[in-house]
Amino acid sequence: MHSSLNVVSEKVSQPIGLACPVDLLSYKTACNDCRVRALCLPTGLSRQGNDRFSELISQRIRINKGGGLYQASDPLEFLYAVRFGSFKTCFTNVEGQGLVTNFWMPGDIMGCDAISTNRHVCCAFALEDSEVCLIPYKRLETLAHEFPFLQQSLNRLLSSEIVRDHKRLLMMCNFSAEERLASFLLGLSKRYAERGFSAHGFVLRMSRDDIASYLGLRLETICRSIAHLRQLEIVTFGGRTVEILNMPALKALEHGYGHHCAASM
Amino acid sequence: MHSSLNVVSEKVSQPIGLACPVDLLSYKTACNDCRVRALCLPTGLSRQGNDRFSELISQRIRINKGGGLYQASDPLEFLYAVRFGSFKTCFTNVEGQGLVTNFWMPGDIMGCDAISTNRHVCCAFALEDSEVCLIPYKRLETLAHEFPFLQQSLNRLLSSEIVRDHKRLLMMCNFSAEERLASFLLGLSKRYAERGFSAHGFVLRMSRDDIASYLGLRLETICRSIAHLRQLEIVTFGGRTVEILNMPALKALEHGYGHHCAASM
DNA sequence: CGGTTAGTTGATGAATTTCAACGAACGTGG
DNA sequence: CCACGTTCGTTGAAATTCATCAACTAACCG
Repeated sequence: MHSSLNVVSEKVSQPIGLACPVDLLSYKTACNDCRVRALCLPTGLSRQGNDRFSELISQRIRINKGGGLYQASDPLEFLYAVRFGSFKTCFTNVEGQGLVTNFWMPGDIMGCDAISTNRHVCCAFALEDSEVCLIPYKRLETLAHEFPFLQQSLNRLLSSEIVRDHKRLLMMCNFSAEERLASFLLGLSKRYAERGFSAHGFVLRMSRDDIASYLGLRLETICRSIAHLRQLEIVTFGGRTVEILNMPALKALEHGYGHHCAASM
Repeated sequence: MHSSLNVVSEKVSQPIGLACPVDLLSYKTACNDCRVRALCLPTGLSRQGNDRFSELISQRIRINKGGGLYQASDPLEFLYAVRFGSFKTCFTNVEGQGLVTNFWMPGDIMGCDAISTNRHVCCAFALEDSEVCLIPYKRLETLAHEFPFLQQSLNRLLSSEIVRDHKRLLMMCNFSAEERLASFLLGLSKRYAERGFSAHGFVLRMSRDDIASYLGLRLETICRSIAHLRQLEIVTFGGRTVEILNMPALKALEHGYGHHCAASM
């Protein structure tokens, strides 16, 4: 099966699990120092809450490019906050059919889908050399009890994943290949901008195949859509280096022209 | 626009919002008496917790078939527990493109996607004469603080919605029309069985168009897939009355034959 | 009973997948 | 540092699935 071949072909540079603990010191100020703290879970917490949250993060680990962070069916022990680098998560059913559920950037919290069953349902791979903070889930629950604001943040985080998935389902149902690609690029652009990077030029960390899986298309279709965007001079692609030349045109593309199936409601 | 036409054509028998309060008495025993309590949010709570949860439910409301319960952009005031009947929720973007995000049965909790922004992002319609319990969200948060088990249940509920959406995304990406329909029917069958009804025979509460939207297909495609299942003598359809004649064959259909695109992972 | 809505079926066409060949980029070891 | 093998990306042609358009029937409701 193609997918499982690919799974094993991943260069898992660290054993899945507690790979490569980077630092075991107390991170009293860990979150205060973090470049993406404004995007992460402790955002908005009181100073005291923030310190207590930092204490939770007793471990950070590095994962090399291609390395696995956790696998489906692993027990839920931690949530993972991306500190730098990026990840993809893949959801696979018993038949081995799978898809990339998401790409994760610094400040994102991975693993929330495991709360439902206390086991991870996705597996996570680093798309580049990356570092994550380990958030022990049980202790997070306790701290959230102590700091209701943290509990609310967690609830909002979970809920926003639901909304995000709904948007993606809508995209899968109503958008053409080109519109999906436009939407994907704009989404990345926005997220890079939120993290202080250029909204117009960035480097894709994922393969065409990953993008295809994420968008519910085949890799050839991605290539052709890219070729078309290039031809329209809306975006230039140099391998994985992207430059958005005409942002308004890209946004217009994303929304299509209303010629799509609208659901009955 | 087709979709918005359909929206207004819904026979909204009650004004959106606090329509038709059914009973304002204290529901100390409301949940204990409820036929679907084993499936609902207070499941597993202590006796005291359960009573306190019941007190939260100071209102139930009835919604007639076609009636709206809440709309996108309504502020999050309540979560809604279906007591009897059924609902669909629809997610629509600014362009008016939309899709049915879910169908809801007794014991299901609707509205969790609103926690993210404090506003509903979907609208909910009754598919038949139905009744819901109103769960005031702010007070639920408070009670969840008092009963950590309730908090955990809420977290699990949110997380399981994420997982459900992932499964649906996988279906949209990798399943053919017929496999999606098979999967849909089996899902309904399972949920009816969980509620004490027959897994083999049931009545669809939603239109072909709703099914199509939910499965990311057009209604004609649903009809053709139904015709094919009928021809194979796997399922009989009398209008909305379904009888599953050959459950193993339906399950085999759901899983396809491994000839589908598997994502790179 | 008539008008509307829901569901069915056929013919056609468009978008995407599939299959295939090839070129570019990468990294590993000599 | 180059050569080789592998992976990744690109493009073309054919096949397939599903959407679209259209006509028609059945069910429903006042």
